[in-house]
Amino acid sequence: MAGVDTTLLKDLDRRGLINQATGDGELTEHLAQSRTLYCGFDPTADSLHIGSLVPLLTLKRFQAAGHKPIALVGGATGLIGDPSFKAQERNLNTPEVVAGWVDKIRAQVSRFIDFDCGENSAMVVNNLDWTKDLSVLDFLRDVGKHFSVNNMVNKESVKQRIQREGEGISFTEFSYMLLQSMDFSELYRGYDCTLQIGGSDQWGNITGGVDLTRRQHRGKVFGMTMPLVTKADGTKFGKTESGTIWLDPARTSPYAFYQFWLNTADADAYKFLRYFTFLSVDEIDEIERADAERAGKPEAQGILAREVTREIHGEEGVAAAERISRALFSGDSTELSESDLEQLRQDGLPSSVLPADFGDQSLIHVLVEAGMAPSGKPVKDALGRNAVLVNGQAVGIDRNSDPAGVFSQAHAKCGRFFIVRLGKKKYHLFTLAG
RNA sequence: GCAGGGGUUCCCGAGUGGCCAAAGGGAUCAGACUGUAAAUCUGACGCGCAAGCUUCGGUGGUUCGAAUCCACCCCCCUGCACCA
Repeated sequence: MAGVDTTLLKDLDRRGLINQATGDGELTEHLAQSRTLYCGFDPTADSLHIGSLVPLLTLKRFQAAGHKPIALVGGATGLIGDPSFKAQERNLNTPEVVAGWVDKIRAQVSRFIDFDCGENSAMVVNNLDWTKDLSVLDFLRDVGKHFSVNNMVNKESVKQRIQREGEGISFTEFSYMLLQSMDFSELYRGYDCTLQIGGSDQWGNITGGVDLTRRQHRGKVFGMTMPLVTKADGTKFGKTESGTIWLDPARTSPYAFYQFWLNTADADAYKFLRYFTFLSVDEIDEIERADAERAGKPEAQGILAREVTREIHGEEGVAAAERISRALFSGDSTELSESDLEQLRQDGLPSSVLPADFGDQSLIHVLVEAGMAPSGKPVKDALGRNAVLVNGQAVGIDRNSDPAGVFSQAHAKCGRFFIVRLGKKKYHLFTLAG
């Protein structure tokens, strides 16, 4: 890796990825040579979700530009819980649980950055390593002494917890900032790490670390935040009716992941291309221009879905997702061959095996059991509106008490498959037992 | 500790004895329209195919009948006091 790409910050800026940075513009100069930077990821579940994608990809952008990235997994901070902009105190997870999550997150994070590229190879660290044996008294004397409570109370990130009615903040969560600040200081000391990046909600924690590093080591370090991802319609990014979009394929299949991005609103598509893909800003501008000229269905979402899915699930994931999408949405799902159907199942289309005997189960019950809806109400509504299709045939509410008839072998595709569509986009593949 | 204000269905927020499964808004789901968009319109939105069943911080009580009244308890907020 020869040299450093000095246009990095400019590119990040063009992508809209810079929210705030410390140092009055000195950061550009600082990054003129290869530096070490870090970003933290707290284990709050056994997988990251797409909320962590911007920081993760930004870390990767820095590495591509010649800097050395450290991914910090918060084995310690995950035990405490970050209060930043959280409306309420959270429950603590047990050390065993968090330790298990740390392993998962470490593996996940590791796939994004390159550990074998010479000088600027990546590293993964765990902040539990330098906190687990630290004594309370040492902590209070060496770290706590550098923080002003007056200052901390005024942080925007905890203000609502301190001022707002109905919710308070425990000392535990209030101390979170000290732990994270200590991370930065430690990484500066141990690895000459001079930049921390994170989401905009991390600004307070990051500046805390910048200050602590200066006070403990007289070190000059920098912080930079990326914007919170927002959607043009104001709803929360990263959620769908079926919940959070996870990076773990076991939680969110590549197909569902791909569909999530494909359903991006026009108003967000180009912004997301800049945030989440490695296409150059010029290329993205060109896509936007072409879409505007053409009128009709834009190409942006398709490109976005393909690029991001490839980033997370690889070429195979994209291929699987596109196979399913094509089969279900463009064309004739009635023409699928037996091996096509088998492929859909392997590609991750939600599927289940029908019971040999339905007993007195209703059709609604069967679909709910399969996870197509959280309760019977929406299914009933859909049945009443001809919005349930079994192998392309609309099924009405009158068939509700006759699942055996609906799913009879005579009507099955290739003798055993049923593609059930509920609404416009929810598909499920049923197979007959045996 | 004292005084005052609160805890309602995913969220916000009405509701102060029956007309309440509980207004309104948001989110969400389905239909029409479309581009597997957006906007708009329509319907649904505690659970149940249904009959019906279970809810309004908790527990008891008053009443033919309670989210609404009473008692006690739990939790949150505000002020004062105590402590310092």
